[in-house]
Amino acid sequence: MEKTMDWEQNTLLNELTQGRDFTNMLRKHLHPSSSPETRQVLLDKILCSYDKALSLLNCSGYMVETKPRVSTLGSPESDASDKKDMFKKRKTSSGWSEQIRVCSATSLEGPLDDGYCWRKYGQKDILGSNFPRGYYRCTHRYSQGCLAGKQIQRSDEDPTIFEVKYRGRHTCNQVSHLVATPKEKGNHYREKQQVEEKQKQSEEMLLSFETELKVNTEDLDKRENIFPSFSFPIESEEVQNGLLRNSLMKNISPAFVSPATSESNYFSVSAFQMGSFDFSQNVQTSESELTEIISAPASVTNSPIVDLDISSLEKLEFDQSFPFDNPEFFTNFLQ
DNA sequence: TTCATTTGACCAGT
DNA sequence: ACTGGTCAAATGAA
Repeated sequence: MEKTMDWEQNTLLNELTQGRDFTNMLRKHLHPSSSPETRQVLLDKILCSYDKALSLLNCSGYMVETKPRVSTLGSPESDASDKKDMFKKRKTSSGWSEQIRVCSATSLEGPLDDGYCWRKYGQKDILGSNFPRGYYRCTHRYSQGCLAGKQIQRSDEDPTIFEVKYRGRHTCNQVSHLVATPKEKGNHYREKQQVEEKQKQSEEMLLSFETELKVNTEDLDKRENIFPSFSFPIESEEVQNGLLRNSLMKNISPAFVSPATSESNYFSVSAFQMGSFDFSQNVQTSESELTEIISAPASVTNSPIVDLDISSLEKLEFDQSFPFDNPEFFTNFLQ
């Protein structure tokens, strides 16, 4: 525990130091002869350092005001006490997100891959539950200071369903897991080709996903806790008019096209695989809290028609460089 | 040899 | 005292 605290403080210190260094560099580049791109990059890095530092503090249970605070005059004593309280022991069992229920198509295997690399650090029998709860943290916790974590527990009512809770945000570089997942170690060239191929398929699927998805923004806001960077920035007329959709339907199996029910609180998303993790989902909002249900009917995921493995989709989801805002992407795609 | 998982022990909160 | 969350040594897999 002490070790963890030291590590967190070191990481925090590193982030802040890095931020200061980048700020200094930015100051040097304020000269008009310096390129705006460089300034932008430095600015991004500074913001990234701030984000990570704040995330470290928040995820560690230290309440951090994100709004700038006007310093009060006088009372240095109170400042000192604030500092003292700042690193008090975190509360346990706080900060876990709402539960997600994941149905594994292979039933006996767990919901293995949600796109991130997780490392199991514990398992616990839970009172009143038939199945133990597994505790996972991001693989990049120590290498990149990513404090995201999750719990997985098999449901009592339906053992094929896994209840997953997430905590914290991923601040790690998500590209790294794209290249170096355990499955993909080894033949790099071939794997790279496969990844590229899958990525191409994923782009198609993602568009299908977008066209099928009818969700109000409130739901999206809530889901941000779990998949923080998950968004669909496209709002093109082509999509709305169904042109893009029709185009997509030529290439994509009808099995992916499930009707979205607009009148209920459910929305349905076409079934597809995310690696070994079946990620078709039905999402339902309850009165008190948002409960997310992610389920994958085996009949669909095991369909011989639907044999697309788009394990790299999650990579796209979090890839900010994905050319949503590039009209050429869609033009090329439609041809 | 390295890295991930397992599992009993430990700790903090209630 | 009980429980959930985490640690870390032991173990296993690649």
